[in-house]
Amino acid sequence: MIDAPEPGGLKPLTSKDIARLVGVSQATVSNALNRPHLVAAKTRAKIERIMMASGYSVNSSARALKSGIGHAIGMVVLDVANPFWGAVIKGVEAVTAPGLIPLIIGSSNEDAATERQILESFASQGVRGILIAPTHANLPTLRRLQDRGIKVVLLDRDDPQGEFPSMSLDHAAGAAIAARHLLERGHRNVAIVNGSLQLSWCASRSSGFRAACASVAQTQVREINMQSMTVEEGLASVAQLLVLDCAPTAVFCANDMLALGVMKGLAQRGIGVPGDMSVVGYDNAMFSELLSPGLTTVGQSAAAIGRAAALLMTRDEGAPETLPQPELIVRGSTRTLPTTP
Amino acid sequence: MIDAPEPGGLKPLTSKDIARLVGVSQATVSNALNRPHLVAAKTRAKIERIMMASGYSVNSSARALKSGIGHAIGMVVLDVANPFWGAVIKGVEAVTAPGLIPLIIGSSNEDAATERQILESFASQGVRGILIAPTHANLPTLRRLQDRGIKVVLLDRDDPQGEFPSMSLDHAAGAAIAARHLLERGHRNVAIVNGSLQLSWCASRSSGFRAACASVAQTQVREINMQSMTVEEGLASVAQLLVLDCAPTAVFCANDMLALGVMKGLAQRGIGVPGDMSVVGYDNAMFSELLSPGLTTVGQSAAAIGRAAALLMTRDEGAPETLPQPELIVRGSTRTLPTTP
DNA sequence: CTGAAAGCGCTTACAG
DNA sequence: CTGAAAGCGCTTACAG
Repeated sequence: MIDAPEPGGLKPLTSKDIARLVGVSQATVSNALNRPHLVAAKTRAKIERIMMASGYSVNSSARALKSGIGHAIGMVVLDVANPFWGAVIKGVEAVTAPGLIPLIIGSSNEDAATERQILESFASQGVRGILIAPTHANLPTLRRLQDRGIKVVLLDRDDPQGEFPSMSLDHAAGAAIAARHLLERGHRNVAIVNGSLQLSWCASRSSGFRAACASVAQTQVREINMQSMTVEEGLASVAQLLVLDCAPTAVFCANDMLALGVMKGLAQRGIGVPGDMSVVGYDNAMFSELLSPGLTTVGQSAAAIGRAAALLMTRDEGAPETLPQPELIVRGSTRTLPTTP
Repeated sequence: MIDAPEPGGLKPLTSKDIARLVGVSQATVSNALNRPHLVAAKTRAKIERIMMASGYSVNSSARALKSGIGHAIGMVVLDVANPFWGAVIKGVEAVTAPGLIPLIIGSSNEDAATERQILESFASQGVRGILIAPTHANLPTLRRLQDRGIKVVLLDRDDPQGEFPSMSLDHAAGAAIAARHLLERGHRNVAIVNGSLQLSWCASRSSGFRAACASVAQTQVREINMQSMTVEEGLASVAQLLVLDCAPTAVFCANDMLALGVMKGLAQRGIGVPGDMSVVGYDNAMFSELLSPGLTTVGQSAAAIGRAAALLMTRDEGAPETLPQPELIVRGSTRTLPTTP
């Protein structure tokens, strides 16, 4: 016997060990794993049995090194604590079959530098593809990774030159619906609570909202940009909201997490929703229906976004997926302003 | 020249290329990266400059293969769409510094077979460690991986023989507090809506709740076990809840997602909370405060759990972390039953 | 259908 | 402080 047991941990079995155990060559073991049709059924059965019994698992570092490319895909989400992103991940997993194609998740917390670190880490781990909701700042990095043969798919159509496979998420249209809803209800002084305009999602939601407001005379829009789109930041934004020179009667939050934070902050100060302030969110997160009051929000299907992205990743040629359009879900958090004579 | 540019993608630079560009050996490049004190400052500076300029990134497959072990850690969560788990992940990231130690997330959806697939995938990717809230079914698999030198830390103390580093999460105590709250308010017929008892978290919450109820005469407890602890399953559980022979006046849900689903289901049927049914959750998720009515729930700090787990993973010798005890947060979803004469 | 051999990119003693 | 050489575990032509 050659192998003596290591102190504090057996050395994992290699394909060489399996080969020796079965009495075939290492190449045959590898073939049984990767091109089973090349191996006699009987030999294959024997190899599989021994593999099972010994608990062998292929060393995918070696596999990736040899074959040039790993099989994992990396996904950068803006915020793991936001259930919207959780639902997007589930949509991706629905097509990648969990455990078959490993999905590596990185949470950027909407920070461009963190995002870049995650991308570099993905690259050095040899991922086959990257799924990302892009920050403008890292487009060059993504270009470089794509040149290296990593498939990059954008969870948005924010790609001026059409360099990347991407999908149209019509944030501008969604935000415009929200704006029109508020305008119809008589609001003329409105605020936007948003994340960073570096993010394509935030920028589109802002511009869509503003464009819709611009068509109605006498409408004032102010925007507050927070570092990230979390409940905490939403809560913190209320202090700024209340000292805005336009004295807003309504606030459009770029996602439901911000909206939740805003509602908490308003409640803490005894400001009634929708009596004193109307609130609109975006995403239709799973909790929005049961908030008090129910949150009026723009719904888009997170799972559909995830599925579409995974499909773009998996399929070689893919027409951009058609996704359900965002739609307004009216609940109790918005009210019609009494007309002042 | 040996290298011709590949069709459709430059070949990534290797440390050999960097060495040639700088005019040193490959070993020196490697040393500059991994043991910089061994390299002259001037040489190192030159190497670093060229690396930057050329966008080199180390091939971590090769690194992992050579050095025997990867540096990523894998984490299995029960449900990515549950913001509680998102918060746990954030707690882990707070100590692993995102991008430095890659964190691979797998979502088991509380299915033991999926969990095993994820674990195998982690193993073959050569993770250095695994963070997991254990299913009884996969304890043997975890044992095998630990024998292979992978550090396994359990997000619970469900480890009869103390084989794994773990942390005490006192689910039984938390559930008992919820039970006592209900008992004090006069409830004697109560239901538990839970996940699978294969999960240590669910099993402890069930037994803690039952034990507390057992101390009060005439108390009937019924339990409904759903496939997973999601809003959808909570919603679905209501049908079963309403035909229970004990006609419960209160329901304890093993997490806030289930509770949210139960509240949705009750609302759909016009059953008032807490008028017709009291509801208690577990986790104090970020949305629970603003539900209508506010959800009475057992709070535990997700971020603290994540941090403690990451610390156990990172530190060589680690006494089990002391975590904040779960505590009851009373809100509007529970009421005192009028005493029937 | 099976095996011997080369090589993926890196790190690590070891010699200088 | 620097370099030549071996080898991690795997896959892949190629020969038989």
